[in-house]
Amino acid sequence: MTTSPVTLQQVADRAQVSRSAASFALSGRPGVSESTRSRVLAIAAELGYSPNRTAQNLRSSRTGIVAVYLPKDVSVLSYYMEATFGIIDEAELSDHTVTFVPHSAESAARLRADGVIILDPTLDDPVIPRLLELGLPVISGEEMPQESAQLTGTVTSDHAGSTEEILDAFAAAGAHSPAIISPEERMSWSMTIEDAYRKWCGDHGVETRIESASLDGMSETTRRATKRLLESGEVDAILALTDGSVLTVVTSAASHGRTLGTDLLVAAAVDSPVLGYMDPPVTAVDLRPREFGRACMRLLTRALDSSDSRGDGRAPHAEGIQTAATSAEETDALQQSVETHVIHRDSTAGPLHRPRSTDSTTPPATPEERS
Amino acid sequence: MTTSPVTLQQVADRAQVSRSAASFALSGRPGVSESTRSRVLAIAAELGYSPNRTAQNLRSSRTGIVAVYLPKDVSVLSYYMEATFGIIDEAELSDHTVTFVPHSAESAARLRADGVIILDPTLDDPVIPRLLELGLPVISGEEMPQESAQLTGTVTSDHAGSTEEILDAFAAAGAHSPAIISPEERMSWSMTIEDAYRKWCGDHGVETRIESASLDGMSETTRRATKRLLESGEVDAILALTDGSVLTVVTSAASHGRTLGTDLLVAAAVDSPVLGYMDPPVTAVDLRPREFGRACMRLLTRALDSSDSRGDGRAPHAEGIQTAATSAEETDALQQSVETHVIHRDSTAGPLHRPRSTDSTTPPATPEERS
DNA sequence: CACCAATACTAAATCGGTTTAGTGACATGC
DNA sequence: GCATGTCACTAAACCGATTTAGTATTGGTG
Repeated sequence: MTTSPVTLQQVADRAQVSRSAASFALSGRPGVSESTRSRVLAIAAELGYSPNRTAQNLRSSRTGIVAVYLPKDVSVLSYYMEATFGIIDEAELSDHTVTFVPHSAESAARLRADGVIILDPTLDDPVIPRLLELGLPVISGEEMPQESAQLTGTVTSDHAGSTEEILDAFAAAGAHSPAIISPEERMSWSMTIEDAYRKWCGDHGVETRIESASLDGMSETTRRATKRLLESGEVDAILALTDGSVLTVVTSAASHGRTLGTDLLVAAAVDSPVLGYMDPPVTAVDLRPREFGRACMRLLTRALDSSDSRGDGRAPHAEGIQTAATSAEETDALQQSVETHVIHRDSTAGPLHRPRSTDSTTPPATPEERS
Repeated sequence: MTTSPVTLQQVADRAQVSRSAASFALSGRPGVSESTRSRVLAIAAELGYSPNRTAQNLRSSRTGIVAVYLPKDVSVLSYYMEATFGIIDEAELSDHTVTFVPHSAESAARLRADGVIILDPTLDDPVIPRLLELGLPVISGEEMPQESAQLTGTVTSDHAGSTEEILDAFAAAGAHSPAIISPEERMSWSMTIEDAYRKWCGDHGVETRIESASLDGMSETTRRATKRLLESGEVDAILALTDGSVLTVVTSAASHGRTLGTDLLVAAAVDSPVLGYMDPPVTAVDLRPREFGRACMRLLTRALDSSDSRGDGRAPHAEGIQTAATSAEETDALQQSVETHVIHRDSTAGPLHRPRSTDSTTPPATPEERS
C-alpha cells in the first residue's frame, strides 16, 4: 500500500552517478559539474526525493527535536498554546519537531533534544536546573528569575511599559486606587509588573495593594483574593495578571454589587480570547504570544547554527581568545524583545462612578441607569 | 564541557565482547550466556549507557514521533491541552516524542511520524484527508464524522449518557425548557449531543431549541446566540457545548436580568478549570481528558507494535485470507471508550424560579425567596 | 615531455545501533 | 569415527544519509 520513500541511492542510480555525487549536487556543494547538478536535481524532483531526517540526524548527532517547557499547572492560559504554535511555525522552517517536556525531573534528565525553550521560568521549579544541566542551548521566554550561566538567550516583553499604560488608563478613567492580583509563583514577568506597579504608585502618591493568586486557573486562593479586593471600598480598579484571576474578578463583581467599567475598572496583563467577549469586554495586554514563540525559536535556531559551524560539542577544543570574543558577541545578539500593546476595551472605559464604601448590598445597576 | 554519551561499543569493549553480543545481552534476546549478560548489564548501568534513539530509529525505519492534530481555532479549550499531556504521559512509556501537526495541508503531507492522533476530527477539515493518506496508523479521538477506511482506531466518550444526565438534572431542578448551544463545526461529539438532546426532548414532549456558536473561543456568533437564548422568556436552562459559549452565557446572564442557579440553569458539556470557580460554579461533564489522551496513545502503541511484528510496511506481501481475518480482529480491538461523569455544581442546583416571560427587567431573586 | 594542479567524480568511512550469517568448540547419535 | 546439532559468540551487512580520502582525466607550464 504505502510506497516506500525514495532514497538518495535511487536518485543517484537514476542519474548514473555515485551516491556522494548526488549528495553534493543536492546540497549545493562544489565538486560536481553544473550539468550533473541540474540532472540530479531534476531527477530528485521527479522522484519526489526527500532526505531521510533520521539518517541526517544520526550523522550529525542531532535529534531534530526542540523541547518546550511550560510552567506547571497551567491549563487555561491560552498564551502558552499560542506561543507554542509560534515556536512550531518557526521550527518548521528549520525542519525541527517541537515537543513538550513533562513536568518531572527524571524525564527532563533523559530528554533527547537539540535545544530547549523554557516559557515563563518559575523560581524554585525543580525541573529547570535539570534542563540547564543537559548542556543544550536553552532559550528563556521571559527572564530567568535565577541567574544561570548556561543560558543561551532570552526573549522578553515590555511588561513595565504596558503596566504603566494600563495604570495611566485607570487614572484617566477616574480610578484613584488601583490594585493588582499577581500569581504566587515567582516569575520574572509578574515581578516586573509588580515593580512597575509599585513605582507607579510611588510616583502618584497612591498606596499599593497587591493580592496574590495561584497560577493554576482558579483556586480558592484566587477567590479569596478577589473577594478581599471587591469588598474593600477603597479599590476602584484591578489589574489581574492571570487568565484565572481576571475571570474570577469579572464573574464575581456583580454579586458584590460592582459593575465593570462603571464603578470598577478591570484589566488583564495577559490577553486571552475570552476577554474580548466578556460583558463588558475586558481591557488587556496583547503580548503577541505567537510572535513571541517565533522569536524564541529564531534565537534557538541561531544558537544551533552557530554551535555546529564552530566546535560541534564533540570537539570543543576552543581557540583561546577568538572564542571569548565570539561568544560575547553572541550573548549580546541572543537577547530580544517582542513588541506588545494594550487593547483598550470597555472594562476600563470609565468615567468611573465610585462605589459607596463598604456597602456591598447595592443591587447591580440596570442598563437604564445612566448619569 | 558536555561529556559525549556512552555508546554500545564502549560497553562492549569494557565487557570484552563484541558489539552484537552486548546488543543481545541488553535486549534480552537469546544467544548469550547468563554470565555474559549480567556482566554487560552491570557495565551498561555503571557507564550510564542509554541507546541512541536516532540510530535505533534509522535501523527500524521509524521516527519515534507521534503527531497530534487538534481542531483549528481552539486556543481556549483546556481539554485539548490536558488530552495532549495524557498522550505524552503514555508516549513516554514507549519512548515516543509527541508533537503537533500545524494546520496546513502541506505540512501535513510532509509530516514525519510513526502515527497520528486526531482529536475531535471536524467534518470538511482539509488537513484530515492528507493525514489519512500518509499510510500511518491513525487514531481518532471521538468518532470520525466522515467514513474512512484507513482509520486504525477510535476512542470515544459517552456523550449521549452525560447529556441525558444533565437534561434530567435540569428537569429535576425545575426547568422545563432546556436549550443547547452547539459549535458550528461538525464534530462527532457535538452531533452526538445534539441527537441525544433531540431524543430527550422528544421523549419528554419538549420543543428543541438549538443555537450554534463558533468554536474559536468566543465570537460575535456566540454572543448573538447567547443573546437570543437569554432574551427568550421560554428558555430556562442552557447546556453549552464549548468553553467559549458557556463563559459567554455566564458572563452575560446578569445583564439580561438572569441569575444562575435561580432563574436560569447552566451546564457545560466539557469541563474546564474555570467553571468550578465561576460565581456560581457551573455544572459540567468531566470528560477526563488526560485519561482520554492516554487511551488514544495506548491504542496507537498497540497498532505500532502489531505493525512491526507482521509486515513492516516495506514488505507488505499480504497473505491473502489471513490478513483479512487479522485486520478485522484488530479493528474490533482498537475501539475504546473512556468513562466520564457529570460534576454537579450550583448552576444547576435549583429549585428553579422561572422568570416572568418577556420581562427582562425583573430584578434577580434574592437568596431568601424559596418556593 | 614531464610535472603539478584543478576538476569531476567514486570508494569508503562514519554516525550507533540491530540483525543475519558465520565460526569454532563441544556434545550427542548412530 | 563421522555426521549432526547446539551454544556462545564474532564478523559483517544494514538503515540512509554526509564527508573524507582517493583516483582518473584534463589543462597548463617550464
